[in-house]
Amino acid sequence: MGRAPCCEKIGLKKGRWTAEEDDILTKYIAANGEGSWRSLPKNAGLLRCGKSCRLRWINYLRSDLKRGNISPEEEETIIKLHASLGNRWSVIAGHLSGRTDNEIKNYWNSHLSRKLQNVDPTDSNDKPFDVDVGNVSTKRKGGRLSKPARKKNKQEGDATRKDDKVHENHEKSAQSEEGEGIVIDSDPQHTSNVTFVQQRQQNGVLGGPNEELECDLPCRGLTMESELWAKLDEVEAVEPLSWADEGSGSMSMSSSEESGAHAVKGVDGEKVVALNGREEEEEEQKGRATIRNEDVQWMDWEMEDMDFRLWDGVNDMWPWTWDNETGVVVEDGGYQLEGTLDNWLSDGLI
DNA sequence: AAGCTGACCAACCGCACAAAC
DNA sequence: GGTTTGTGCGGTTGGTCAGCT
Repeated sequence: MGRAPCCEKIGLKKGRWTAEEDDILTKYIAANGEGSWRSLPKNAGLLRCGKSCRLRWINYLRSDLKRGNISPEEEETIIKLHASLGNRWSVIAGHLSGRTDNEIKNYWNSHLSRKLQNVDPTDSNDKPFDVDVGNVSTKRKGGRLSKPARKKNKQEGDATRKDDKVHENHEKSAQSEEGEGIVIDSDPQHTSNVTFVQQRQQNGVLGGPNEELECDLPCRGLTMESELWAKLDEVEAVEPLSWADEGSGSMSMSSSEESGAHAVKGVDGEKVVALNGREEEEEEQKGRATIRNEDVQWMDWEMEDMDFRLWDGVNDMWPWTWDNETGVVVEDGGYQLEGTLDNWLSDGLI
């Protein structure tokens, strides 16, 4: 059975909201509160769909919204959260005060995804944020450059620019948007996850929901998840794997209880690797990585569990910081733990 | 100056899910 | 248990703006 339309669409207005409509909606909600979106347009006297009213209120009219450019700090947070959570914009927005999912989604699609795409991790000479990398054969015919590209043009000295006022405004705009908060690190030693993703793509095994890890480009501070992916990669080197259910796009992993084996499973239950305790010890003696149960348990592709573990009880927006030398530094209220991911997991603090 | 083009972003659309009936 | 309703989410669209030729 199909869902009924959210409202009777005939005769309803679409497109941009006028100031008058905004005023009506704002006053109505101030008097009657949020909710009952389906009946709201009729009661308020708006020729709009209820969903449209809800969207307008949530994204633009709420008093607690923060307008203006995304700060460098916010941008860095978005990148980190997206690396862990994927396109779960509402969850990401929940950790950015005053920002909406729509705003973050738009910002990601128009700014960040392109920025990250244009960083070639294998080329340390590549300039981050350089637009049109890889399109050298296609001569640009027109159109507005992205803000980073305009900044770059400015830095290279555009003697032909005629309008100094516009030029100055663009410089200000670019500076305010980019600031110094986000550091794109072109150092190859910090690009293991990128390499890993590329390898997985080449091997045709990128089928899990963390294809979004592609965006986990060499920003300083790899996520825990990418670290775990790297561990998986090492295990694959020990025993080549193929994910159990590539086609579904919903491959998951779980630990096996049988015989104390440590296993990775696909959604259809097919075991793709299993190491019992002895094998694990042997592999570790050979200096090879293995996956332990606690590691596997922690890998929750649905991310719900991860959300709780990361955020529950932690008021700070991002509960840890990374140190490239020592590993992860965790700060969570009463304790501080320094050490590697292994320490963190085995100490059971997550 | 005009047309073309890409960037940006507000808004729409369809789907999923939970609650109510 | 099946259906309806309300709400939220993420993907996509299309209008507007501004730089380029």
